Amino acid sequence: MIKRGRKKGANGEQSRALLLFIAADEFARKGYFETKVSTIVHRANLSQPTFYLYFESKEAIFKELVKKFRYELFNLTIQSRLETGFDLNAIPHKITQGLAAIFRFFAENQSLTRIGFFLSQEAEEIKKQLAAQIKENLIYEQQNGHFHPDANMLIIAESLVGIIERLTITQIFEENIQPEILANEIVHLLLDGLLVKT
Amino acid sequence: MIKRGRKKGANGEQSRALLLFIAADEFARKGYFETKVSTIVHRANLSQPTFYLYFESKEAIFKELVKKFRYELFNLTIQSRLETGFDLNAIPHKITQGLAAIFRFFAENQSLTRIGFFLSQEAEEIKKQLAAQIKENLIYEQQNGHFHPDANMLIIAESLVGIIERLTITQIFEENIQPEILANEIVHLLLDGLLVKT
Amino acid sequence: MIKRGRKKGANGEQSRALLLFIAADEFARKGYFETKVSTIVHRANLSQPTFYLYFESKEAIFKELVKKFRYELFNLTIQSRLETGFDLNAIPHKITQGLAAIFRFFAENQSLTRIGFFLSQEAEEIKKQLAAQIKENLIYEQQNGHFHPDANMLIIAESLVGIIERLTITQIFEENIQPEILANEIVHLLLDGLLVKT
Amino acid sequence: MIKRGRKKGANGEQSRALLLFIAADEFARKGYFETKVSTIVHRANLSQPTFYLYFESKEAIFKELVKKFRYELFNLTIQSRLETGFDLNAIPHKITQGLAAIFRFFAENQSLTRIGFFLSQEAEEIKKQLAAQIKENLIYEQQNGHFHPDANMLIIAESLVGIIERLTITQIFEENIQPEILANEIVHLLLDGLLVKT
DNA sequence: GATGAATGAGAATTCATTCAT
DNA sequence: AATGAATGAATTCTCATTCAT
Repeated sequence: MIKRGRKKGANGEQSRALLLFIAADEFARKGYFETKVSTIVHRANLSQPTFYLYFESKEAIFKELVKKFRYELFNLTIQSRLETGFDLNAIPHKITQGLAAIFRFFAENQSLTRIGFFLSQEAEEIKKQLAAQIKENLIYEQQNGHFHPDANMLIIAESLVGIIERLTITQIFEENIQPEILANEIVHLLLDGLLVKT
Repeated sequence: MIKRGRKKGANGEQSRALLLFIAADEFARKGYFETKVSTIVHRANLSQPTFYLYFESKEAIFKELVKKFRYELFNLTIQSRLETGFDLNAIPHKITQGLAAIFRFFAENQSLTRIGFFLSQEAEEIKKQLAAQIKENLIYEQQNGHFHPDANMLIIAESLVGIIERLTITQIFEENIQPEILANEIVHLLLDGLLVKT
Repeated sequence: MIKRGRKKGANGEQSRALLLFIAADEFARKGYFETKVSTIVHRANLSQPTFYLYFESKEAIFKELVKKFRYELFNLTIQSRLETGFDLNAIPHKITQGLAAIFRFFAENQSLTRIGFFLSQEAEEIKKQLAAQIKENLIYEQQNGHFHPDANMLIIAESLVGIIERLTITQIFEENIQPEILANEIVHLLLDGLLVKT
Repeated sequence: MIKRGRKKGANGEQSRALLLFIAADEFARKGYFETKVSTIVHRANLSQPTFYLYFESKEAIFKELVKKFRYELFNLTIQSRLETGFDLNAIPHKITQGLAAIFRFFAENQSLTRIGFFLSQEAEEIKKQLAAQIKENLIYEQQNGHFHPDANMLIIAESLVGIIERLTITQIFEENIQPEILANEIVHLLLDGLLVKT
């Protein structure tokens, strides 16, 4: 029988992680304001003070989740860059790979993605950063003569972010399609366009 | 002497419209939960009970704004369809016009757009509807042989919605670029793609 | 029968004053921390939100009371100064009057005095101010040759404040003795001393 | 390897004394309610349960400190009485010595004095006791014809306590003046008065 | 048409205190 | 002798909403 003051086998790190996990789920599902600390701790079978043992405040735990998302997304894109190959014909493939990686990451981290990429105030900033990075890459290829010289790369980069955003929600989260296939489709669209060439 | 209980020259419709206008601004700026009824009425120089004279609840006024957005957006797209010409060469132009119209509408109704297209719970549904409609149009053209026969029109329609979404925020709301030019850029990208054709 | 939303004959100023009055009583009796907003509103037959309708916070209402005390005490001492007569023989009498006025004020404003003069953080500052003022007066008389030239007026002024403080609690608040008589006794002691002159 | 559950070189009495010391400092500095058990143990590099190993509760440790103050102050005054000489001319000197002893004690035990003489609920009682004792002494001298026969010794005793109280805070704690000199000044004032004798 | 005055219901947060080890 | 982990019980404060006039 479990008595007060101590959960049998209780372990701090574990409780913290559990709270973090449940909080992510709650935030993702209901948004910041409709997520109640009371619900989180209830689901974790803990009491409210315990929550404050591990997190400064409701805002703090939310921010921690956003930070985590940012950090992991950042790692992902860094890594993507390092994998750069040298085969020029591989450009589309490379882009596809990068996109697919993002989709995979989003798919595997739905709650976190919802929080960091859609709910948080920093979402806008994060997207802006992502767009800036994509733009750099696009301009690089453009200067190498692979892309139309008069395409507005800012617009295109932002468009790609919009595409990612929307398809993440409608396809990835819904598991309607596999990340790689989706990435491929998009790259094809953006590179070749819709028109039938004559 | 001013009679109690009646603002000089006060007029019901006017008060209602004022509240609606301020509410739209507040919601757009701060989101649903951080918008306070007290702030709205304060800005309108009215009292809280007056608010409830015209609206059932905070949620009701929000929903009314969403509804308004939906209605006007619907009208716009209906009209867009009606303007359909028959000149086949005009397809790109027609699409551009439709897009530009949406951007113009969003630009002219920022608060409403933020509420209906980004903040509301129905936003998802609205976007889905928009995507569905776009998809119809695309498939029509595809069947007429103007677009690649194996392009996944669902994905492309959703992508276009994502593009609209993102560019509305980064370009239209910021007034960085004119609706028509932006629409043109996008259509060009989607139809022709990025690659330099040899 | 009284229903929700409106107290019969309710009047804002009245409610505010009532809360202020009860709060003063509670603070005086139990100190800042053991005074609960819930108790105050309960005694006032009002609800907690009503409290926040009139006061920013528990701290705010406390500060308001301290301010009130300070303000009224300040007025009192100002007035005391203006009543200065010119009859030199009247010095002891004048001092006695001033003291008596303070005692009377404290007697008539027990709660406020307890709050401002004893409980508040500003109490120390208020006493310091009072001492400084007394010191000025004493030095003036000293320079006119009425008091011992080598008496340390800072010490004496502080002593007088200490005397006031203590006798307020043990005599004035307990209503053991009349302000005027008490003042007289003190002045006599301080001017003539205890020793029997031979 | 350090055994769990035991600080190297830890010693019960030592930990207890440390907690007591830090608690005294905290209470003196911040008052009862703003002193947190968590802060005390943190400063002592101990855990909360350890606190409860040595003290029943927060209130208990506070009371213990008050008791300690009372006890030591009591010892002091007892001793003062025992040192009574027989030289009648020495009365002022004797009083001065007693006062100086109190001031010295307060100076050397600031935290304890703040707690017992100013913060605690018993402070009032302690002062009352001190006043009663002083009153006895004064009456004794009065009956021996050394003091004015119609001086109200209750008032004078309370006044002296007030003087002690105030000067302890403004002079002794601030180390503005030496206990002996301060005591001398006060005795001089009370015995001889301020007026220039003609 | 309008409001002064008021509140029910809840939310986050704090802190002294306690077990099991 | 000591503590990691946890909590009961408050407490302040907020906000949408409602009467009576």
